[in-house]
Amino acid sequence: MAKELAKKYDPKEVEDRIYSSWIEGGYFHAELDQNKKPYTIVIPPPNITGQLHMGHALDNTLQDILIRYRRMQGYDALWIPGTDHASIATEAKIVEAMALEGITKDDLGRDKFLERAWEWKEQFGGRIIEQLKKLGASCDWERERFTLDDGCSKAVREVFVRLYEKDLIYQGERIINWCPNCLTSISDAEVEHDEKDGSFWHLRYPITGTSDYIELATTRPETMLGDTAIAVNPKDERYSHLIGKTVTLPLVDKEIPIVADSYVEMDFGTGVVKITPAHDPNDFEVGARHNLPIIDVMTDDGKMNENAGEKYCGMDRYECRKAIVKDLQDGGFLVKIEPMKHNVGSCYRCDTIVEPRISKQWFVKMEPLAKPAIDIVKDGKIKFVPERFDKTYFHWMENIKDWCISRQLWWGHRIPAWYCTDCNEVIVSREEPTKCTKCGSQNLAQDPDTLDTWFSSALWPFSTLGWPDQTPEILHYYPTSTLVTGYDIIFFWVARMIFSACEHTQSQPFDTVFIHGIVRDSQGRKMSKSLGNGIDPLEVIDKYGADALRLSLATGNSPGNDMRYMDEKVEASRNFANKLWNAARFILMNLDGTEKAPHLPQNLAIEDKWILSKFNTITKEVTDNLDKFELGVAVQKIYDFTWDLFCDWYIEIAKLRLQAGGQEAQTAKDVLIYVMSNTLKLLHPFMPFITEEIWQTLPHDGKTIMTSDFPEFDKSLCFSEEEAEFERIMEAIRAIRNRRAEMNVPPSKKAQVFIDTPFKDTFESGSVFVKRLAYASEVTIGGSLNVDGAVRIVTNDAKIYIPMGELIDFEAERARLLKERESAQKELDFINSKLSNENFVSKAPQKVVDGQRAAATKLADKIAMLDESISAIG
RNA sequence: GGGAGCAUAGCUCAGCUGGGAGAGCAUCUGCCUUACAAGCAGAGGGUCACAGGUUCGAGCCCUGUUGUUCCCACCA
Repeated sequence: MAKELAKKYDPKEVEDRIYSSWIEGGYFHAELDQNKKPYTIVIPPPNITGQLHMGHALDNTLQDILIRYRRMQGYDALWIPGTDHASIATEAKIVEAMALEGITKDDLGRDKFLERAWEWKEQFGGRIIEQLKKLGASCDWERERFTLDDGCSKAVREVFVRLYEKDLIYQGERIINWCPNCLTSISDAEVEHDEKDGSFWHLRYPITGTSDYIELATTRPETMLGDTAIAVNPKDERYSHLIGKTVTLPLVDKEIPIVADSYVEMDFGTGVVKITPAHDPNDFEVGARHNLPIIDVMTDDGKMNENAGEKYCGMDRYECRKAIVKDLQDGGFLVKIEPMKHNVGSCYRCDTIVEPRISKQWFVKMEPLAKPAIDIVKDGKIKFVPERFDKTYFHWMENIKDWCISRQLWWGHRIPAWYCTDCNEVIVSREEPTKCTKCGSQNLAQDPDTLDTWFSSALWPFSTLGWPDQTPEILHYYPTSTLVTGYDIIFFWVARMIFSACEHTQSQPFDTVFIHGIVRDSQGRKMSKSLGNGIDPLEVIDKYGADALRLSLATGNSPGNDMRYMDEKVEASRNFANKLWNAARFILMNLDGTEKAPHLPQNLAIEDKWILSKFNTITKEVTDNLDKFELGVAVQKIYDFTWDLFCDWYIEIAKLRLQAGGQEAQTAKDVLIYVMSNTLKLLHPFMPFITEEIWQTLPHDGKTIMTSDFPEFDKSLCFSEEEAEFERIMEAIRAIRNRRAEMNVPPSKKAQVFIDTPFKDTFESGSVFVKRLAYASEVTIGGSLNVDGAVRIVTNDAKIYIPMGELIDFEAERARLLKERESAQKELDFINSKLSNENFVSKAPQKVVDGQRAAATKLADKIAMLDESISAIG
């Protein structure tokens, strides 16, 4: 006996053991090989604060499928793993932990804080990596990177300095998005806009020196404390007489001018806008045009500051809003409150409403960088899959604004800029300067800020390969091949990698961006912490196995589209794994342990040729699908082949020869082993664990399925004749089963079967199959049989008689045959109408026309046979 | 205000460059046929959102409509 397998597949028993064996074998490691074509993927680095969620599971399953596929195809396949330092998220986590101990960042100081952060990273930062391993990810762990490691930090400094030297990085006072909870600036991309119910407060400001008022409306009354003007449209005749006059700012009791600016829309609101240059990007610009003072009325944590006046100073911004509204009302300045929906921006990390705020920050000048990044996609050097996402990309790139990159955080890449405290010179340098380049002073202070996390992620495809050094890795593996990510981070990451690569490596960072959607819950809702509807992939793996989860994530969805997670789907995948397992058990049961590695025997029977030919066809199709990133379609084909063709037909039929023994059994075993192990190979990228486990127990060459050759289309395995012949038999079997099922005849009740057919040879050789699979006690083949008093079945190629004695209701039989005849006739008429259409015959492809002609002939034959049967039945 | 996706069986979704609709689950019927009941053999169920158009031929291409989801955008 050969090795035995347990009756049910138990992933828990298998997965960790297999994964360890892969690690021990070093199979994930890419040994740079100049003779092989490289295929490279860089992982979207998960945050060190992260826990594996379904999004990761999907993203990494797809990457693992691609990398395993290419590895088996003989590419020098490298999948670089790593993690992201996630400045805001990590810092928040540390601060939170410190708060429990009653200490703040400032208590600790920068160095001590960073020490603590690194400790945290060492302790917990690797957690998600371990979770990826549970999924089966075949990353080259020897090359694991971290966005804050020495190499990546070097790349970051290099890029910063280069951009600064090219004037593409500058420092400036601008309105930025400020998160009062994270206590840092964030970029435009990090602000999420939501339409919320708000109010439109109509206020009236007294016109100085008169008893008149001017009415305006605002959604944020508390900012009035920082108003330094009101503006009207220069063409607005209602107000033209007021331009140049002043109003008295209520509550503050300060005179501010009425200015004219075309930014103001005449038909919106009252056509009058209060101008708060410190708290609104538009107002800031209006302020700049009119030389208005800028008064920031808030603190870092979203409270009112001393500029807001004694009464409001220290109040939370929303508390202040209420107070202001009340005070305005009391003072007679509130005209009305109108309900209004408007867009509110909130921090994508903590959901706090961001405060637009004037601040001195570092920016990347985007326009010059965007141009080449647009061209490289337009030129087709980078392709989005699916293609439509290039529109998203172009739209963003073409309307891009400068990127605020400085963050008021400590955990991250510190900005390599130093200020001379004597002469205020700014020194940007790769190395820490010892003295001022202008005045020679040694009193230098480094900029306290760090860089946006995405600044380092933007360099990931090349910083992980050793850039800026010209390492062998970067020469061989770069540009990388496929980038796999969700559409939700095209702006954050993909776009920035593209322009960074164009600028710094004069190349695209990757050839293809393979975009997937979001995994939603079973009701189609986004999985989120607040809803508590998240599904933990590790729990799913624990219950159903990693292969089942992977198969579920890869099946039945198409690139770029969202999908729903459903237990039922994973169950179906688990069932498939079990099916595979049992097919293997069956084969092993029939082996004695002396069998050689998979090979094709000499005397192939018709059923062998049929299954080999089918296998060959799907090999080609699957390869094509994978090359086009149609992973779901590919795996569906393997699934169908395995279950429907191999298990339900071929194995059943192979039993005949296996039971007969001798040379025939040997041939059957050889083909079983051959098809099974090659099917496992096709399936391996999708279901790595079970395929490895089974492959190892079957006769095999080599140490692991992981590095075996991916099956290739083989012309010598096209047996179209045999395929067609075998399908005639299958049709007959199906027809008989069908009839029996309709008559509720149990399989145990065997019946004699007579087959009347012009394809005598085929059916003679196939009669054993009919006997076994169609529950026949005996099968008689003839060229012109006529059996009275039998159930009559007509296929395209045969008339079949089954004497069923008293079970037969001849009236019903007749009715059924007539019905069949009618539908066949209808079908034939339809085909004939096409064939008699001059345009169809002349314009449709020959192949299609021929196909229709063949179908017509078959139908005509079938109708003739039906007619005979009907008249015979009386 | 722009842009995109989706609308196919009761449910969840496939359907590649146009050649007469598929899967899983669910439902119904019959089977413990010694690999597998997480299984086997069958069955039912769809005007492919609607209206036009292109074509010999449209679920697929074009136009419009409706519903729905999402992204982008500084109308206070």
